[in-house]
Amino acid sequence: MLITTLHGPVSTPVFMPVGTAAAVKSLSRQDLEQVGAQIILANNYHLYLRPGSHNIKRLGGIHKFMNWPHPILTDSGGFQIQSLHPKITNEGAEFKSHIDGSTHFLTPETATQSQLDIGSDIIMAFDHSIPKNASYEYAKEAMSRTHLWLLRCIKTWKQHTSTLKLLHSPALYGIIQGGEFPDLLRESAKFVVAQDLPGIAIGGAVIGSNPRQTSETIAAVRDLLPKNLPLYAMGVGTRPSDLINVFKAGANMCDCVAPTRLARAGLLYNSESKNERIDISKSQFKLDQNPVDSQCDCTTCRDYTRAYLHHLFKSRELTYYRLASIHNLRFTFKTVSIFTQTQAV
RNA sequence: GCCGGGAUACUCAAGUGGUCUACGAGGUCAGACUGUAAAUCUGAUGCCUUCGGGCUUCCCAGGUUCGAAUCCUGGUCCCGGCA
Repeated sequence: MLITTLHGPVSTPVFMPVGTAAAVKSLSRQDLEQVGAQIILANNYHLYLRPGSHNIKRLGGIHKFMNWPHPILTDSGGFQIQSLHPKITNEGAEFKSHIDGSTHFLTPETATQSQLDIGSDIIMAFDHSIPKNASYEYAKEAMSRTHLWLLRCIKTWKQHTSTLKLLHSPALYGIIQGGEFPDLLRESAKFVVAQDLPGIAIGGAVIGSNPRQTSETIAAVRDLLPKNLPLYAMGVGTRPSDLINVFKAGANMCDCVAPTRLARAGLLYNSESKNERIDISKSQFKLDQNPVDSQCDCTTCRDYTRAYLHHLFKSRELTYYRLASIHNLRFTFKTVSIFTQTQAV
């Protein structure tokens, strides 16, 4: 599948590196292009607080701001606000900034407008993400609220797009929320599909937590979703194999902080290890002259040894974070492309 | 040789009569990581344990005391100053 965006096409299945604050931590644009990133994710909540969506707009939009001329998807911030003990009503979510403690109120309208200001290619609906072990009642309420909010997101989005040519408008994706309950998931899927949006996402804690539950959740709704629309599984990809599973289950897009975050914590993807990774902090690598992964074609594996990366990690040298992130992302993209090739055959 | 200061766990270092297996930091080991409040966070770090607890530590040897890392005596080593 090819997804067209204002900043070029995205071929699926696609993994999107997370660049929350308009930066994929430690990596430059060139690094990202080299490892094979087509599209990156940025976060509305973080950018709304700092530097402020209106300021990004004034500076010419996020692509110009961060010098990334390729597609960008922004998350609405619904997921982030969940961790800030928000007061959620049907009107919106009140929460305190993690930066200065100031009180903010985000609504479907303002969250959508903020993403439009940022200049994202794909904007996500403002949703009420259902946490782990949520009761049926909680899940149902959050689902209904997510639906209500979706209609308001669409209204704001359409007001914006009507003033422009449709071709120059960002896409809006609706989000399915149903927790672990198949009937809610299906109800939510039907509702979101009925809105006739350019893309559909599935979110909540049931997605991404463990591969089996993720696959089962997607399987519960896949038959209801149009085959010609992208399905984005939010937050999937802790391990490279998770990507394969989620794509096999029928998703076309996913994102996860794991490749970059785990890299910074010392965990580097490796095709021959259990858990699909090695912990470079272990002293067993102190004198190991092998590359991180013998099959990997990334610049880190081509040019540096495990011993050196072990040393950099232990010394907290800034170079480590970049080299490690390059490896994990390249490994991730390589995993996706190998999967894509086997599917084509 | 004299005067003064010091010796605490893997390292640095706090503690100057009981609440001390001994603050804190680093190191080491283990664990966590989902639409990034994350170059972060958690736990362990004298020995043994039936997880109740038991035993042994603060340079060494004595001593005072109900009780000592802490006070006293002697010793060993290190640092500064003067010879």
